[in-house]
Amino acid sequence: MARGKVQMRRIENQVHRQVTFCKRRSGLLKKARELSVLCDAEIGLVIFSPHGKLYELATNGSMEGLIEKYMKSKRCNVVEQAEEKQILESKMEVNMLKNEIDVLQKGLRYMFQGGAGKMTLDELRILENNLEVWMYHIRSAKMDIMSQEIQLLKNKEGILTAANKCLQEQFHQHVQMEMQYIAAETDPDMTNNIPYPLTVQSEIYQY
Amino acid sequence: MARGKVQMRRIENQVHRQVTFCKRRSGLLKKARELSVLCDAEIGLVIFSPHGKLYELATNGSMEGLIEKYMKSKRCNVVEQAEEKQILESKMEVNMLKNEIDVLQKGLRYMFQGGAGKMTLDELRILENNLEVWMYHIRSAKMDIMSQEIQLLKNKEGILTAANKCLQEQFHQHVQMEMQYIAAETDPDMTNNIPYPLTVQSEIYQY
DNA sequence: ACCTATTAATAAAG
DNA sequence: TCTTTATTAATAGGT
Repeated sequence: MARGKVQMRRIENQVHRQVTFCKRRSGLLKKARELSVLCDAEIGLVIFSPHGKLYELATNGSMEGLIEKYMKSKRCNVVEQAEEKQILESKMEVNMLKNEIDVLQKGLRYMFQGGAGKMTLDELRILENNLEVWMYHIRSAKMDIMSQEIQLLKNKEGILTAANKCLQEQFHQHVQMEMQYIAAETDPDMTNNIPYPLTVQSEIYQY
Repeated sequence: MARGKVQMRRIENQVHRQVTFCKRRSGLLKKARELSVLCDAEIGLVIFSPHGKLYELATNGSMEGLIEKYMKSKRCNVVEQAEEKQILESKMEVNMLKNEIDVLQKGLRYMFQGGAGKMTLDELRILENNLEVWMYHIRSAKMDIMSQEIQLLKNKEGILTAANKCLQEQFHQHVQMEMQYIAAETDPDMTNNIPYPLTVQSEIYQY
């Protein structure tokens, strides 16, 4: 605009280019401000020099806000929304997993320390799903061991009962022998004086 | 720049303002392009009309890229970085929790289905920490129940043993009585003919 | 950074 | 909205 037209192409002379950049840059910023003031427009302007230095103008508030407005105006905020969605989903997943673990711990306390029912129905449902399989395996393992002991004791019971029966029979035999060989000198009701019951019912363990 | 200076304030006349906006807007965009071309600068320009309509210019590629470059140039990407960090942390937390649950499940299979040792040392360590508490409670509960049954059976054993002893004593008494009252007609070794042992050792369950 | 000749932008009107 | 035109604003090249 002065002393000869300029060709609209990159200025090769390094010094000229730098000077022109400086002048036109300030001119551009000025015109941007003027447009903003005169016409009540909101303007954002960023200029990177060839060397990467940043010059900027945001007529209303901050560049951040302007960029956000720009994003909203176009649909580039899709990216941002996706990110936020991702964060939200991650947080929800974390919370769900934490909750599940919490429920498991709480449930174990509840079931095995006799804690009063402080669990919600949902918590109990989650707990049930998780514990079902686990408990099965734990039960199996414990049962295997305990059953062996119980079987052993029952065997003992059988043996002792049989021994008792044998002794009783022998006792009766001898009582009868006594009664045959001796007159009425001995007590005929002695057979009823056995001081303990000869059979005991199991009340807890049912097969 | 023509027919009288303009006051640098908002143009009140609605029509004038609109016209000026149109003219100066195109002028601004032109000057921005010129600066970009002449001086090899990268320029981003967004203009919102008073009614919110968007006009934009990004001399290099897209506005997205320019905004990103702007973010990087300043440190506004702190926000973005924080968000990414958050996402990353959330994902890591999720993975850790999932892993923990995985280990628990795997460990239970390993312990109760006799699976060969496919677990790593770390997995076993985590499992150990988790199962220690849980197993304690499970064991307590099971032991309570089983111990009751075993105690009951042992009581039975005691009762039967006592009954046996009683019967044996009575048997011996009668044998002696027989021997006193009768000569040698009866078998003197009959006491040794009990067909079962009278005591049984427990081999599995130890208190 | 300043000067200034010269060009570019544009306000007002059509 | 486009053109014209008078006038101002911007600025290239030199200092």
